[in-house]
Amino acid sequence: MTHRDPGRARPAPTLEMVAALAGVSRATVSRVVNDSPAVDPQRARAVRDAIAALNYVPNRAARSLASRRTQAVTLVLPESTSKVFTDPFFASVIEGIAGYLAETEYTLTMILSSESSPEKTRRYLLGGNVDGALVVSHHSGDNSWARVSGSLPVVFAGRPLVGEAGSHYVEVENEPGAAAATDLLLSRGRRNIATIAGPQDMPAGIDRLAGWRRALAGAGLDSSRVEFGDFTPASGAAAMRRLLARGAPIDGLFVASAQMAAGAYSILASHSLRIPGDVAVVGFDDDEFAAALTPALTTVHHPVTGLGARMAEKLVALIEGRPVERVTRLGTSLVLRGSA
Amino acid sequence: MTHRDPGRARPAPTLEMVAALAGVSRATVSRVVNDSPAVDPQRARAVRDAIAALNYVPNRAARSLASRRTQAVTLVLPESTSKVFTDPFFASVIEGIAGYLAETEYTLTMILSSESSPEKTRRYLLGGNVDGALVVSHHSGDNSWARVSGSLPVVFAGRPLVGEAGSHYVEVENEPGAAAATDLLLSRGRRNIATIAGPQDMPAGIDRLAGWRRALAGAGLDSSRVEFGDFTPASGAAAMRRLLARGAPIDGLFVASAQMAAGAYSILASHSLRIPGDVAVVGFDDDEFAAALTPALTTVHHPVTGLGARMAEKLVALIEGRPVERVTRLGTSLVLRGSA
DNA sequence: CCACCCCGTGAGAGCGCTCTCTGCGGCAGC
DNA sequence: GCTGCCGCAGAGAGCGCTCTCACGGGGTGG
Repeated sequence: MTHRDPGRARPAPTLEMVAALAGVSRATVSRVVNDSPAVDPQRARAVRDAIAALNYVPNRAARSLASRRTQAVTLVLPESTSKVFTDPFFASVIEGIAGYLAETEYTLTMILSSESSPEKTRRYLLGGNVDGALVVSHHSGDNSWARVSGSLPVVFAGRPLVGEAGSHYVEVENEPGAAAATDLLLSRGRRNIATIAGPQDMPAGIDRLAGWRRALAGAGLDSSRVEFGDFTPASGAAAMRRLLARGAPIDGLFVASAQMAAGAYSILASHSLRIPGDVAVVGFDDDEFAAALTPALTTVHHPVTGLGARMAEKLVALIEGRPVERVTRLGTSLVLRGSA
Repeated sequence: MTHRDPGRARPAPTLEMVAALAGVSRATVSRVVNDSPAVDPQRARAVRDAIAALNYVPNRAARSLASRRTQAVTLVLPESTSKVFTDPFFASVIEGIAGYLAETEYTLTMILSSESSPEKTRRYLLGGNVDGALVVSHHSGDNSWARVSGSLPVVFAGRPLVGEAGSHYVEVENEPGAAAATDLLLSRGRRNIATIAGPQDMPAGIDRLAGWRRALAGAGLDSSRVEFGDFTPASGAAAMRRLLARGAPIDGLFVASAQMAAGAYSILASHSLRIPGDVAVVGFDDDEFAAALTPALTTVHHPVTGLGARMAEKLVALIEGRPVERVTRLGTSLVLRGSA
């Protein structure tokens, strides 16, 4: 505001300056700022006035240095970056996380465990940069987490498949959701029900397939019509193609993701199969893809944003030493639209 | 590793400890860590060995406190959170940013300017929490940036519409891209070319419409077939419906986003109009939507991830006082697929 | 052969905050 | 009336790092 690089931030007011203005000691101002134990109400007011007058904002670095806490949590995103980001699922989870944290004093940082080597990620996490981590790494495989989660609060999105016994996580009830979807198909009178399942190295893939199987078993029906995809539209199309190539009749289809359903749609269309007339389709994920399809996809809705929010909530509780349930499960619901 | 909360990070090694082990002073270790001015090579080696032996990682907070820099930049995301996240555009931009920053010493934090009040955002930015900000706020309207960008390096995604004279930004060449798309339609012999344009309060909406207009004007054709959407599939469908309701013939269509094209597709289908037979369609954005449509969308590809990366690059340069061009423009290319 | 540099190094003063510990009143208890 | 507390405030010691400054020693020039 005066000298300094023109336009560069003026020297920020410090605790010291607030203390001087309010006529108290630094310690007292600190107490007020952290609204800790009783401070004389009158002095507290004076301090608050001074803070307002100076437009004081505590310096995060100094606070963190002194308190040995960072007030920051990080979101660790998986190896396969590009896929991650274009998946609406991740986007919504992030939204939920950011939304929850915005209400707290915590700051959200993001790291991609791909770009940085695994080791770099580990160093970042253990290097005192953050108070906790949120992991949205879908795939199992990497067990680098075992070493980290012992030393730092970590919350996973989805049930971790490997090791990680005792780890905290939030998951969607994939299996019941998939079963409900399949039951819907059954209630529509479909009996030749196929599924396009997700990758079998992640819970969402495994559990949704299991739900489909259970529903079919319950009805005493054949559950051999399975093809797998990786949740992308292209893989959904390929799986659909394989399903049709089998030659067995199909009048109902449960697809483990809306994106794969989009792929399946185009193949069904090219085979002149009508939805839902010839094949009734139910998907999973209630995202843009689901709504944009024609006919709009009847699908299993799950609270993705909520998942992110609950993860963040759990992590903060963990960091602050509050009691937390180790596992949180989020229910699903069926959204009826045109495809089944 | 010893006492302390079981499993909690052992007391991290400090500069001091490294110095002791290497038999040099703190200052020297600091020099090595920051690979600054000549340090005796032999000592440097000793220091590096000590660092490795102790698995030392500099404490970010302490460094930031002492150097008055935070080594962190923040990504400010717009008000309308949910829309932001499900838009593949944002996802890719973020990916680009995170990818670039992963190669640097900078950390990425995210704040949602919605959840937090504008004032809270401002305080965060000016409160010495970050060295710079990246703004991906699409819409114009909010001029809160004028106050911030004077005091903190800020880089915008896309040309800011309001005030902000002299602000730094990275943008895609929307206008030429749109013109090229329209030219393609012309080269296919189409003459009754309509467009579904984006919101006219953001550059992407404005410029893409302008490009379409210019191409049509160049060919001496009518450019009255315009309807607007907000880049979402639903709005694309609505716009398409309005376009058809006009009754004027349409044999070519330029859609300002792939998502809107998805919406338009479904309406064209329900009117039994074939793509590209009856109506040739060219979109903008080469995302999942574009590829998943049937027929796959011929579209204008633009380097979205690159946009993010360049923004981050520019911001870091700005922060470090290196010379930067104020504006970076990224070219587009046409991706020929089935729809035109 | 001496003055002068310059390079590499260490000492030490902070950066802004937290937190323990001490101190000082005033009130209850004996 | 004296001791013992308790409640609230201030002093002061760091947290781990950066950075300025001064210093020592070897090389160069006069």
